[in-house]
Amino acid sequence: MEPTTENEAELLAADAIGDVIEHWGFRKALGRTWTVLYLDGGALGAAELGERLQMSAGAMSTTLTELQRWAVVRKVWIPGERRDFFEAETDFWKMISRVVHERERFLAGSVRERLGRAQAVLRKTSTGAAARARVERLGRLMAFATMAETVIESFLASRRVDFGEFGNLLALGRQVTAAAVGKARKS
Amino acid sequence: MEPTTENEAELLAADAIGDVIEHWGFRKALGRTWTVLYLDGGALGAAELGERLQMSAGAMSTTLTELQRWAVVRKVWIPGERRDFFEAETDFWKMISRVVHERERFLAGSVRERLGRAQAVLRKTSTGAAARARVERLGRLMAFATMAETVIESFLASRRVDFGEFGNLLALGRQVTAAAVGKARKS
DNA sequence: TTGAACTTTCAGAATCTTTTGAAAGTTGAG
DNA sequence: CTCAACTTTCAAAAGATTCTGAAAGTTCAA
Repeated sequence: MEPTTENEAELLAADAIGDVIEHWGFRKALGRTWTVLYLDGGALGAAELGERLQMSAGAMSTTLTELQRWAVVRKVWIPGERRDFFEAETDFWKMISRVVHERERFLAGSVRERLGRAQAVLRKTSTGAAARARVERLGRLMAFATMAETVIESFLASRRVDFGEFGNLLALGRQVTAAAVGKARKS
Repeated sequence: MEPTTENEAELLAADAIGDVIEHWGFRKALGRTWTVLYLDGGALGAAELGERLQMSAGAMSTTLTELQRWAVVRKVWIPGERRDFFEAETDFWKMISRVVHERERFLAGSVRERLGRAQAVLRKTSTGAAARARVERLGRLMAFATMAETVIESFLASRRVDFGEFGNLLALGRQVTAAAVGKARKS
């Protein structure tokens, strides 16, 4: 069935983006809500969003809170209005870098520490060639994690990359390269 | 509580990688299983994996099937042995590119088509400045999707990038840039 | 301070995902 | 062919996650 009204078209787009967002590990509702706000261009209230997207007030509330935590939607003050209004962040780069940054923090923090702990134990308790090889493979895994972190870091550091301007990609390429080579020299 | 035995250390590492993998939208079991195989270095049978990871035979079977679908683990034939053995793919680049590729296919296929359909409807049914602005925002969203696809494609095209050799990152940077600029000229 | 308008919270319902355990299926040696 | 060894499949259980609807909380105008 083809969408025929303006609202159905909006939902079609919202659901498409919702699926992308879900594919990357978030709730579909986040993508749907952001899309409606983005396409509208202006600021909308929670009730109106809930009606357009067929979501309950409760779901709307948690969704909007989470979107704000990701700095992907912000609350705007409309003078004379009692209720809260929300509008979409339109800077794609800001949104992506926020998400990538969050995931990198996770990698950097907990994971490397745990791998390191595992390696330390293996080093102590193990004897023989097989055990040594195991320690060394774990080391390679950690080296890869470090490498990935470096790539992500430089990606984030190139904060001025604007996906709308192709020219700047050049800068990204250079920065990633420079950072990675620099780090390699140190170790 | 600190791990003290070799096996506890193995589980510590496996759980860490399991969490990373879960963070990127897969089942934890996939990451845990791959890690045990990777650290072991050799080929292991399903029963042994299940025992080390405390997983049932059924879970082991589906997990190994899925890991093979992602080409991240492969079955190996051991002459004289009745049961199947499995070993880990150790090429990180192969694994990552496979996953990125899969996600790109999703973006390229369904999503752009749906956004386009929504835009077509909006174009027809809408009149007035606000409606025109909405169509144009949807256009910007689609342009971004195309851009993202291009970046991912060039990333994938630079198949020789080896995360273990920093030097090759230079090639990645160049290729991404070249591909993006080329595509921009065409449109 | 009160009441209306709105938002947040949260227990329970609904839904989706993953695991288990056992039955059914497959394979190869003898 | 038959049995034993192994693997896959699948229904039901367990476990997570997300949503609803209503109660509680907040805020502001009067």
